[in-house]
Amino acid sequence: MPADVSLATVAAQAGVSVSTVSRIVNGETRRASPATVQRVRDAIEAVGYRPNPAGRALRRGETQLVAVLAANLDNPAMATIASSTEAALREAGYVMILCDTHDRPELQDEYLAAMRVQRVGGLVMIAAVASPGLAEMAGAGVPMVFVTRRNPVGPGLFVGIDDRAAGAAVADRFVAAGCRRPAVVFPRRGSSASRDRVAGFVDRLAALGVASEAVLRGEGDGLSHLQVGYDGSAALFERADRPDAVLCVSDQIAYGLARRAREAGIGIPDPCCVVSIDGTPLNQWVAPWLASVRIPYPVYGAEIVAGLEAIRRGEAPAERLLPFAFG
Amino acid sequence: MPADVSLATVAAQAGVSVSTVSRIVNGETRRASPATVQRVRDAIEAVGYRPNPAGRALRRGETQLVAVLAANLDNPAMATIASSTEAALREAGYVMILCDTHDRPELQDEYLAAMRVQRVGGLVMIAAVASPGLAEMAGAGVPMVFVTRRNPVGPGLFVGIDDRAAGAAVADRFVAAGCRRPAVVFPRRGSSASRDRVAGFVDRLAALGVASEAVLRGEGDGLSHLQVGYDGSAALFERADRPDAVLCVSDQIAYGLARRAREAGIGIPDPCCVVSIDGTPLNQWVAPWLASVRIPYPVYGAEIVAGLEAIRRGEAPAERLLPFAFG
DNA sequence: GACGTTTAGGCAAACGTTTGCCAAAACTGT
DNA sequence: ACAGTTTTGGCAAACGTTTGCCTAAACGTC
Repeated sequence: MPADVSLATVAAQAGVSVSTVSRIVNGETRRASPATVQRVRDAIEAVGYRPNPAGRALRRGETQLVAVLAANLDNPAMATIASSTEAALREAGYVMILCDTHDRPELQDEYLAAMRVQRVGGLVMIAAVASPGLAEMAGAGVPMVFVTRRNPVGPGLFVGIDDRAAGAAVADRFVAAGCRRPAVVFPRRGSSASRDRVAGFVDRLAALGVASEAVLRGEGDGLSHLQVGYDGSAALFERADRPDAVLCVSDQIAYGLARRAREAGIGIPDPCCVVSIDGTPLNQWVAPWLASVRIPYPVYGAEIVAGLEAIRRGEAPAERLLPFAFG
Repeated sequence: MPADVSLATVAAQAGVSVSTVSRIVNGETRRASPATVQRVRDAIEAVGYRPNPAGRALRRGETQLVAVLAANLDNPAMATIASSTEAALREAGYVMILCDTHDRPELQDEYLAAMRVQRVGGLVMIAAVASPGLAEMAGAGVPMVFVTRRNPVGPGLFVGIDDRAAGAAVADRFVAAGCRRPAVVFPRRGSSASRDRVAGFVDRLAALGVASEAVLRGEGDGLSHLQVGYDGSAALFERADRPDAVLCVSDQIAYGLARRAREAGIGIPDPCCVVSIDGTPLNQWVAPWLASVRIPYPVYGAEIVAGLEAIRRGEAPAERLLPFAFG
């Protein structure tokens, strides 16, 4: 119904100038008498005024748009993060632009350039990959937060878990359960997150008396963690001394491993128990045999938006590590 | 680097007026001599000009933004559609805004209003729910396409599959396989898509000699199809005359049913085979026992964008039904 | 050479918002 | 009553783009 209602419409209705309306809309109420403020508020209500983002963006040089660049939206964990981020952004009055970079640096750069031109008010990088444009972007003054993977080309606010600690927690559990032959499956060209989980796992095992060489490692290639798990676990199950406990650094890797185990006729969790790091709710339905370190993805969104606003307020970008737990 | 390069920058560089640059940028080359066109193109290249979306939006009254409103992004099928839509939109020069309505009419309306104010160039409704704002929006002249669920409050371009035919295809298969006691599990408060799949299934069975009353029906409540499948199949498996073939109208419902079957100690596919409609790639990994009618979600994006542009060109909104197949 | 037509390109207004600056009017204290 | 201050609010410019209209110059025709 309110086809084209602008500040001018409200101003005419209330019998004041556009300046006054603008100021009141933006909360600058000290510049008008209480009576005028009320009159303008009523007029806004009456004509159904909503600020035009284009006019605002043009004048302010910044929009209420926040871009989320995710490496792979087919990965349910990232989709969940995107989803919770969307809710938190809306809550805070932003609008989410979502881009899928497919883990490709050129595409990420293309998006970064496009988002810069769009004058987005913030940038959320879910599993960013190193690229020339990324470094350049950091200098452009747009608030940026890195999720799951740290900024590969510099500093920056990070939202995620303590990946080393998560890996270590799994090591603790394996040792407590009396496992003799632990293994870990992870992507060969992995992110900082994957590497840290593996390192935390191996280091803790070493501290508990399991030599690093004794820990079997299965590496897989490709963007799909399902495939990584399938390929990476192949060699593991062909050995004579098969592992009796495997850490998969993501749920999807565990799914891939499960398929391999099925084909190899190996039972889970007996004789080989599997633990993954992610713990998305789907596990309970399709993989009841899978134990997990649960990452609280649903609260990532709020944390990300809080981080964005902290940067905007000029606070130093601190790390935001979230709690994880077995679940 | 190009902090604030506008038409004026290019104009100065090329020694022409902004009007001329603007026209050339927009392909109106007949209004300038070939020499000038080249000079301007060089200048654009030299200063790295990119049109400012805010200025453009203000003037044109429309942005290059397209909003995708999805009912539930936690549903992998919708996430996949969103993902493929994103790629197709980018290809066509649009930028995707993604909103999760959580299947709630008020939230959908809130988003619709916000997107109208944003002056989006198009609206993609994935599983739209009936709401007051939806009807209103159709009259606003914004190109709209409905995906998976038809517009519940009026006409509109639809992208999806022939749901009745998909249901019927499953009926054919069950009868061909000699199943005696078919069943179907679906959401109680379902969409047009769910209802059509069920209707196609039941009608075809009737045509093939299985009376409608003989078809067991399991209905479940809630937003999560996982829960729908779990709840909806409970009664089915408690009966003395258990079904020997079940159609689940979505993959997630099948996952839910599988959990129930597991708990009830009933094997799949023997003695009870299960077919779902969706056929997302994850099935092969986590549910190898599940046969599916595969819906080509990855091509939805291109079809959606094509539909949007057809509307923009003023073509009559025709239905866009995509092929499905057992996979 | 006079006249009409095409070509090439500039001027300026408009889109809606924000904000620095200015000007009345209303107060204050003496 | 008067000077000084605060309150209240308007004017106008600016952000970058598009487009209707205008004007020269170049071209063509007789």
